Amino acid sequence: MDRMGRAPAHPDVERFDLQRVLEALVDPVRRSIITQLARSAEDIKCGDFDIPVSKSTATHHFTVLREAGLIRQHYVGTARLNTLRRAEMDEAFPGLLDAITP
Amino acid sequence: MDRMGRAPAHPDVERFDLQRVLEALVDPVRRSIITQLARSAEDIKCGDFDIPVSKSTATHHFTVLREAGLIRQHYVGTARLNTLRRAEMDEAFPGLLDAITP
DNA sequence: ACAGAAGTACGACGGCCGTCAAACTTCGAC
DNA sequence: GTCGAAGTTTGACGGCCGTCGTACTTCTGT
Repeated sequence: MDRMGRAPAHPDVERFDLQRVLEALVDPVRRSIITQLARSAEDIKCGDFDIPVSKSTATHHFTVLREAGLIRQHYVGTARLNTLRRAEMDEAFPGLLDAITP
Repeated sequence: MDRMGRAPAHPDVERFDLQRVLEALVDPVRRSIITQLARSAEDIKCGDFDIPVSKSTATHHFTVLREAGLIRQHYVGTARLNTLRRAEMDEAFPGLLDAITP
């Protein structure tokens, strides 16, 4: 019955919080996810990222990134696709993504 | 004899490390220190910052900021003056300081 | 020389966060 | 409708980090 779990909440741009964003970006695994998204033209499935952690830990990292507003997630079948919210991040914190993306 | 404690090591620009810088900037107290420095035209004494922590904790925060390369410290009498290393930070990570300074 | 101001050093403590394994859910394919 | 693939949830564990008080050092002023 609880189908909400499949369409998780994404914060609105006006509610982006610098503290939350930095807490998300300070973790190397999460920053690696952001970098891989920034380099890619298309969305990336959770399982297709190159990160050295277990599935459950990966889920945790995606949750942190989503709740900070850095990524958008939507389901396609059983796969969860991830998109970088670049435009909105650039609007909220201009220059930040560029500064931390190698 | 050990006078080195009074002229602590500052990292060179080429050795700035993004991970270290973000770990320094993620703490609200440290970011507040950076903001106060960014707003001020002159250097600021350790004891003159408006931060809600004890002296020993403050020392810890200044150490973290200095070792990340964000500030430069030098003694004048018993006071320790702090300078924002803005130019060098801008060179190493363009846009970062502006993005996190409200 | 002494007192006090300005920081530092050193433990100690508490909480948070990244990590994992195991059990579970949801969807697609056959 | 069963099975496997893809993620999620939950609980537990370990380590790190921010915090503080206390004791110490260094310099200034008197």
